[in-house]
Amino acid sequence: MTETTARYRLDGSGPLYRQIKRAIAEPILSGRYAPGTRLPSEHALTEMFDTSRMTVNRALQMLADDGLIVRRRRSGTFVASQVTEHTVMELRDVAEEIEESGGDYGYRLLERRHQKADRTAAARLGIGAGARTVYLKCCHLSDGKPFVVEERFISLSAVPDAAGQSFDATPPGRWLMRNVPWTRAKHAILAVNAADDIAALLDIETGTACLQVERTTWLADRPVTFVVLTYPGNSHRLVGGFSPGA
Amino acid sequence: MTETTARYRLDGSGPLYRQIKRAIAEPILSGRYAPGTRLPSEHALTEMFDTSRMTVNRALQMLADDGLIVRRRRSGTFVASQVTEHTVMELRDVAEEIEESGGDYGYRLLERRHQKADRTAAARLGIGAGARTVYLKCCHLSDGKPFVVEERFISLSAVPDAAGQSFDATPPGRWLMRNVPWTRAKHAILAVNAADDIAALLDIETGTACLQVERTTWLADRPVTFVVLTYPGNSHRLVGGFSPGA
DNA sequence: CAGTGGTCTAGACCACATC
DNA sequence: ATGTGGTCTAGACCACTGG
Repeated sequence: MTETTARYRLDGSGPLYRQIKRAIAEPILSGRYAPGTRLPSEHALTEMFDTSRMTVNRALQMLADDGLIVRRRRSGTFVASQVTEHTVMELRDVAEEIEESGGDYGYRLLERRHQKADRTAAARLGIGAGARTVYLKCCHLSDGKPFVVEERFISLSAVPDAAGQSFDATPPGRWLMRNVPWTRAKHAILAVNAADDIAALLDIETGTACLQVERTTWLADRPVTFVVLTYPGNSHRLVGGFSPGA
Repeated sequence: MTETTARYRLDGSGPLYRQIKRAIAEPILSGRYAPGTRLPSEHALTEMFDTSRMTVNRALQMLADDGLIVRRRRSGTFVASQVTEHTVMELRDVAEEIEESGGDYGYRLLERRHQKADRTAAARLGIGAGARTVYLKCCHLSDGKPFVVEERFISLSAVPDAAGQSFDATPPGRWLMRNVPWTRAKHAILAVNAADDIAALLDIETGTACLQVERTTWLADRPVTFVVLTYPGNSHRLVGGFSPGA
């Protein structure tokens, strides 16, 4: 693998660690360094920028978080092979999302029953297909009109208290947030044509493109809940951003 | 606003700054601290955890990045009001995405012309509706079958070299990556029903739900490019994760 | 003015992976 | 064995802003 023969330049604006981050990111983002190219060591960068190692380290840590570089002990720091572009999407709580957009929040519980996890839920939760869960189906309303349909499984082995909750006034997402800690979440976003039942609930035509957000939540390594939110596609848009150069 | 009367507990596993991060995150994630609750100052936490300020600071910076807390000088550190759940999605380069999934990558340029930005592109790029751009429409193939349709505007004021590129063999995304640096990107994800032309190109039925990923890229504050990728919805899924408790 | 977070320093010891 | 990044320390000065 090649090595950089870098001559980094600072732009003198903002904190030093950000200047260093930008200086190192620029040739990577413009494609001048092939993936796998080795960057100078922290020690070398410390001398090049005439600063302390902690400051260099902070810049490199941020670049590693952003996926632009990979760091390996003893071996060094390298330009990441996949320039996977990350983006950070904000997934707000549904109620807050509605209220922030000026709507009046409403909630309707449609179904609630104890049920063994179906195949999809079991796969997402990483539990056996027969594991005991509470299944919930509900609709969130904005100004009285359907906004999003929620279908959820809550693992009873992780959250036994869910068995005693009716959820007829409190949305399950909110109840979980206030009662159950979690440490890790995974999301998937996909597009589906609205099936008859979803279309009826959302008051749209069957077949309308809908955005589905799936989320699975864990506490340590115990799966807590799996939820699918279905939004009418024409009315919803997830946004995010990414600024490795900042 | 209330103050915490916290008694944080470390779990003794992993780096200290991660232990501190988890210790502070846990009561926030489980909803025990109302939004706006003030956390102890860095100095106080330094004493509580019997460590140095840099270590506490690192944990707090990470929590702020994750959106769990808000930090204000002179005022203090507070539990964030919206527990907006972030998620980090990886948006790979299309060619790498296809090759990684084992497919054989192909590319077909469908249209290329100089064109003033239309209303959507102008709005996304933040430039006047008449600004000069190159408009491109192309299709990326996996094993010879259509995988995703790309429509793109490249700002000629930011990337004059694009005028001289034919793009008939090199996908514009790859060319841009290798030739034009960027510092900031914004993304939007939505669901649409396939229009006739898109359906024909993707070899799906008109009306099939498709996932659209919009991306706008800037270099400093100059808009570089705006692209819309349209994936057949049933075959594509964006995934991401979030682990504030790690 | 004084307390807060923002940044930075010049060291240190350690774990780890390659040599 | 040695060089790399991973972490940590015990200070420091500064910028900002609420009281």
